[in-house]
Amino acid sequence: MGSMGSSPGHAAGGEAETAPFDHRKGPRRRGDTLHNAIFEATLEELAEVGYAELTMERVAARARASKASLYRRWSSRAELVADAVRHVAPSRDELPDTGDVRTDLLALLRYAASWLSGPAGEAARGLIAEALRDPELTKAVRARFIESGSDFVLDILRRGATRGEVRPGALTPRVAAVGPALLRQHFLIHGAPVPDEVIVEIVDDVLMPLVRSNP
Amino acid sequence: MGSMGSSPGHAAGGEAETAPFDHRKGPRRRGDTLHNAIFEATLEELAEVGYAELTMERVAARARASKASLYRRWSSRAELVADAVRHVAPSRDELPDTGDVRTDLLALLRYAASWLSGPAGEAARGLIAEALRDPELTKAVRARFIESGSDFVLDILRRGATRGEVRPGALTPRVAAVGPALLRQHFLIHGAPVPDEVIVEIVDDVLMPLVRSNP
DNA sequence: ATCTTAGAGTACGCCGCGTTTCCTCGCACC
DNA sequence: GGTGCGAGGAAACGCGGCGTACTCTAAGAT
Repeated sequence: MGSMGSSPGHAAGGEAETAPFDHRKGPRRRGDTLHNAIFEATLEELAEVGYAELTMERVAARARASKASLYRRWSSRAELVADAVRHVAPSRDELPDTGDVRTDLLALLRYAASWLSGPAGEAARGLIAEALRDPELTKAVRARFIESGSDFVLDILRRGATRGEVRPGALTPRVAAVGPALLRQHFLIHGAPVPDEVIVEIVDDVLMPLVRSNP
Repeated sequence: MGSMGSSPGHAAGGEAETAPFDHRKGPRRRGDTLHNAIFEATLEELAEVGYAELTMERVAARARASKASLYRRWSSRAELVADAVRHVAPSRDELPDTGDVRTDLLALLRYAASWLSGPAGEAARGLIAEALRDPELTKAVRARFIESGSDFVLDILRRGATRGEVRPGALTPRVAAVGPALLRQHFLIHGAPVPDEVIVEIVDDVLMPLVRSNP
């Protein structure tokens, strides 16, 4: 089977002091274990050097995996990052229903802002620039970064409408998208963290006047 | 002095169909002429292959300039693009004062949308991802892509306020930024062109309810 | 125990980067 | 009208990341 090739000189006996640990000999990870290790490395790279400097080589090296293992799972940097970010996706369970639209909106936007301040934010900035070239990636980015936000706003507004706080005409996807869009816009242009005053302004100067039912 | 090197074969008499034309011998452009030729090539590349695929090598080749000439003027792709886009900056003179806030807003957003559909839009998508790494670039991007829009909205709102159409509380930079932000957001996520229904929705479902004085 | 799969490590060719070298043109100055 | 010099054009360089291929081997399945 195949030519023997030159033997790679299996490091006879010598201790590999600089060698970062050879997983050919050591415990070799597979399946989900490896998957998660790569995700972790990806998120660390995102946080440390940002999306622009993140390379497949760096991620592979940090995860002590081979590039081939990465390409077996993801065909591009963008897909890897989009997938890795799912692991830090915000869970909507953490957001309470306080019975007050303004309080709910503030809590939601503050939560989203803190999420953007992590690796997910770095990912978002880079992915937005690349997503439109690939329909699959477009879908993934929209689902992970865009839609969840306005869905949740719509829930808040609906609850507010049943209490009479919110005018019925404001229960549209377009209106629900305003808050998250303004927050994202600020993050994209000014970076993280988003100052709390900005969030309060978005809620008090834009969202509340927009959705409040007339006195 | 120096080795003669192999003569590049100065295409004796024959037409240089594939030969890119040797500007060492031909008319050699300088200063502004060359500057503009590079800008033109940059904008064409933006329109054809987009920001992600735009490389210094491609621009240099298309402009029939040397990479050295490019790097003598701009230290990075981002700076070149940001500078080139200034040449297609929208002029606010084209926007009339119709005496009606809704009409003015529609005209402004439609104009901005058409601008985003050109090379400037491609540039915006890429630059936003890179701008924050460089303070100079950040300033340039904000000035060229962000601030001009809301400045103009504020003018429209001010005129509307003097007519009583617009409630005074809406005359804030934050409110003025909403329209352009929503438009940009849609463009970044869904690409060009922005359907006219989206613009109408932004104006009728968000901006007008937000700024209209109470009846 | 054997077979199969999947991962680690390495090397390869390609391309864009950003720089440098060498030559040549165009311009200003005399 | 010659001449010097600064700017431009082409080409080559080393570097690094890409994406792939190949070898060897550990881990799991049968």
